[in-house]
Amino acid sequence: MTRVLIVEDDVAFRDRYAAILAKDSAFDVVASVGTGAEGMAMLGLRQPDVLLIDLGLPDISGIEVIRHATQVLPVCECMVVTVFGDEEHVLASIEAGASGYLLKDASEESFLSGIRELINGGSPISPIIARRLLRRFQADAEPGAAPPQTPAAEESPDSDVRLSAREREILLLASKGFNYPEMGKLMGISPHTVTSHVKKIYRKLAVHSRGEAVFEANRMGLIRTL
Amino acid sequence: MTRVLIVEDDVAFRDRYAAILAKDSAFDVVASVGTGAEGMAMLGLRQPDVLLIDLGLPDISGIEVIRHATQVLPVCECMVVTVFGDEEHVLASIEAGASGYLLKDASEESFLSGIRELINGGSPISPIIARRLLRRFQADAEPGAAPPQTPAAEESPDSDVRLSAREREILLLASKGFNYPEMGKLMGISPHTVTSHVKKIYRKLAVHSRGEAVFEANRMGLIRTL
DNA sequence: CGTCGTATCCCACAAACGGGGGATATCGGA
DNA sequence: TCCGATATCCCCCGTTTGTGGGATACGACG
Repeated sequence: MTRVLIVEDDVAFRDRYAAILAKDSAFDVVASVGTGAEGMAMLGLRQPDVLLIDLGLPDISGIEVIRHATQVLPVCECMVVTVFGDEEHVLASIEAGASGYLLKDASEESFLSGIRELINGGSPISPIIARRLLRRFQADAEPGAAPPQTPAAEESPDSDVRLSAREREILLLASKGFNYPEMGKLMGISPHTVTSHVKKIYRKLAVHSRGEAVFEANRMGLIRTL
Repeated sequence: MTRVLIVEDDVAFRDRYAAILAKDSAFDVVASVGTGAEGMAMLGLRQPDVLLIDLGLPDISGIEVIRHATQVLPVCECMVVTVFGDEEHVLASIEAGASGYLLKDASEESFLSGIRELINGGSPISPIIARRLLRRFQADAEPGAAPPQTPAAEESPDSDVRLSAREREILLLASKGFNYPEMGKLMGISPHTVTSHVKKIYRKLAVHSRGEAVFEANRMGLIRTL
């Protein structure tokens, strides 16, 4: 019987996890709490085999809980279940000792199979998360000349994403709320052409919507906020 | 139509992959060869979107093929399908440019869904492989202290626009490309409620689309780029 | 006590978007 | 000179968005 501790501030999600786990008699939810402090207390008291941890807790970061767990209860496997898919959160969690990283929109099946993988020594990770990890890994390994820990901070378009002038132009217009016909008129081209450019932009940025495109472009420094 | 190149010396496996892919009309196996040399030749000739590559080839290592592929055909996603799950092979493959890494005992479904994930920008990785990667990450991260945490730069929204916590939350999800149903699920509320919030956000920011909203929110410092 | 702001839920529908094809033309570098 | 990248144009189709309504509940604040 695998003992599971749930640390998640959203009661609905907490209950959902518990309900899913209840369907499998192999799991036993030994505690289900909503704060990091309670979670750390339960780690010692209930000694779970698996820790389901949300990152956005009200009191302290889930990262801290993970770090604490790996120290006081090394046998416990930490599975992050969160809405944050960005590199920062992923890396911080893993460095803190997390062994699994699922997004909250995971299906019930992938959720259960994920936990089973975890206790079997695997690391279930959403493919989109995995891609970010791999990129980071490649970035660390590739540049032989690059120092291992350059705190150069900004100015690094994390990948070699290069947009053409036309593409940047369209991205900027999109960020200002223009639709296809409007952009076409402004640029003197067909709206169809605009869609073509947008499609290519999406592929280059690996996104699937305007909001995401603008966000990523901003993050990568491809467009200026002016 | 996704063009797939198979490089695998075992004829049985080669045929199995081809058979599986044939079941989905979205895939087109443009070539299926048994040596690294042939594989590299086919990369240029057939220009596949996906490279299914075995590591244990008779002539050269699959690693070399991957390295070659990422250089001469960067748009091609490399998926390693092998029996080798050890750290050395995994790391070498990823550093060479692989984006996916499945073990040969993967089921037909996970095989297909893996390739789909791959072309959609994800990185399907067997959980057991992922675990090895994570361990490596943790090993790399341990030596240094814990630098990357809480930048804690407090910005003031230059204008008087104030969003509620709920609204910021939604804006952040929108900036990551989630749609209404997804956001609703993640937040445990109805998609209708999400649209209500979005409408108010738009009014507050005086915008009329996601791209514009993300752009403005970014400019105003309402959401962090992380 | 009333009212405002926030959060929640629901309906309906035109417009826009996202993604899948495919086609032609130009231009610069290999 | 041929090929790749860019830019241009077009079609189709299902999904999503944006926006107009309207409704309930609850805490805050004057």
